Amino acid sequence: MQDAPNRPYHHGDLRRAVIETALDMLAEEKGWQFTLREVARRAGVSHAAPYKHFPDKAALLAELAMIGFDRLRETLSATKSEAPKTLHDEIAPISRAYVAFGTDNPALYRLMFSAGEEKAEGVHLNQRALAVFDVALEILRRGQAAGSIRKRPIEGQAAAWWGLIHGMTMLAIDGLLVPEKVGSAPLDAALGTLVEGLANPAT
Amino acid sequence: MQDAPNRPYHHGDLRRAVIETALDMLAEEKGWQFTLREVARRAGVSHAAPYKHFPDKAALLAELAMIGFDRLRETLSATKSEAPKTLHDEIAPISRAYVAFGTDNPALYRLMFSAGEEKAEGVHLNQRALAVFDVALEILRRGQAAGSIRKRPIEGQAAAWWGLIHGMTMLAIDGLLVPEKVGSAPLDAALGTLVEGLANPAT
DNA sequence: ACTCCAATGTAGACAGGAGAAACTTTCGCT
DNA sequence: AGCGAAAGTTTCTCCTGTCTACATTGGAGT
Repeated sequence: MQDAPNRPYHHGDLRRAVIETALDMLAEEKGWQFTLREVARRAGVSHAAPYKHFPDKAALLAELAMIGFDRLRETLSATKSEAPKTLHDEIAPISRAYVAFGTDNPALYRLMFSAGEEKAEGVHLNQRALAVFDVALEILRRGQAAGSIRKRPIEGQAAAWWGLIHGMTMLAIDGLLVPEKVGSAPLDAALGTLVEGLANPAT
Repeated sequence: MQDAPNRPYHHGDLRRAVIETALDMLAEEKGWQFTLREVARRAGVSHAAPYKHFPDKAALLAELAMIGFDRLRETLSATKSEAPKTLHDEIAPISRAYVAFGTDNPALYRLMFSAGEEKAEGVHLNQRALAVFDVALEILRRGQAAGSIRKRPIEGQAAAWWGLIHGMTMLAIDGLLVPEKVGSAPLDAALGTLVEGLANPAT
């Protein structure tokens, strides 16, 4: 730890720094297989220092995943559909924002849905994930109240939205949406089909 | 390696045995984080023996993922919808079979969509994945030819199917389809919405 | 202002995994 | 029989996660 000879013994805000560094590394790589020691190295502290702030690596991963869910939720909440004349106008922007978040942060998005396997932390993690779902659920609920969405249970229809968007995001990250197989604009096509399925035929 | 004192020096079919053992371990655990050495131990060989058959761990993982895709494709191909009177009858069985495959083999299914990040093996892997997609694509194509599916590009509509089913499978594996949030039968609901979106309104 | 403690860092050790190298045993062929 | 290569084994190196013992220092209480 002799990089900056005049760096103080105590970092001051190592917890934050570790998280920042880890997020940076997630942004650089495709997989989330970074090592805790590398994070410590980049943060300029000893390899054991992070253990003063996280009980183990899984805890850091869980923390990162939670941050990811929070950011995604904020992103979706901040996405407002302007001039929502049709149901498609209502749903498409938030859906595109969701998929874009995933393709822009592939390693983080993957981690968000992989860190839950570990322990009881998965419960908290799932709460954050479901908070993301709530954003879409609320929009759809309003759409149904306005009469543009079918009168089926809105939870089930929202589940269809989440499944479709989550699935498309994952497939996109995995490079499986190749134009030869799936057409040139698979997300547009899928959104079109989804909207037809949600739309109230009575109107 | 003194378990069975009269075991021959050469295993005879270690490649197969390693794959079998790894698949067994995949079936036991939720994550796919098994160690190569543990596989070797279970197979009763030294920890270096598997390297005679796989260049590295990633190669074994890729092989397992390919097997997974092949099994899934076979499962779907073997799922025939009996008495397909409606479009729903046509699509629901294969969709349910897909999701069931995922929830029955969560670790394997996860691995299938995680092993591709590594190298150029991802290309072969994606081919196998797309072969799964082809099964559904063909069914939908026939449905469109029969007039029960909208006259939009079938690739895009098939993409919607894959996205939705893959997404629901992943969410189910992650335990995110909690009834309080998403209703008691989210897959049924999502399939209902999907079928409405695919169905040709002219008929 | 001074002291002392708990929080925060560091160094070092340990177990265990991936993978490479060098050696050994056997299989299959001639 | 004999030999080359395939398939296993042992051993070694490097690295990681995590634990323990020790060092430093900011800050609360006097």
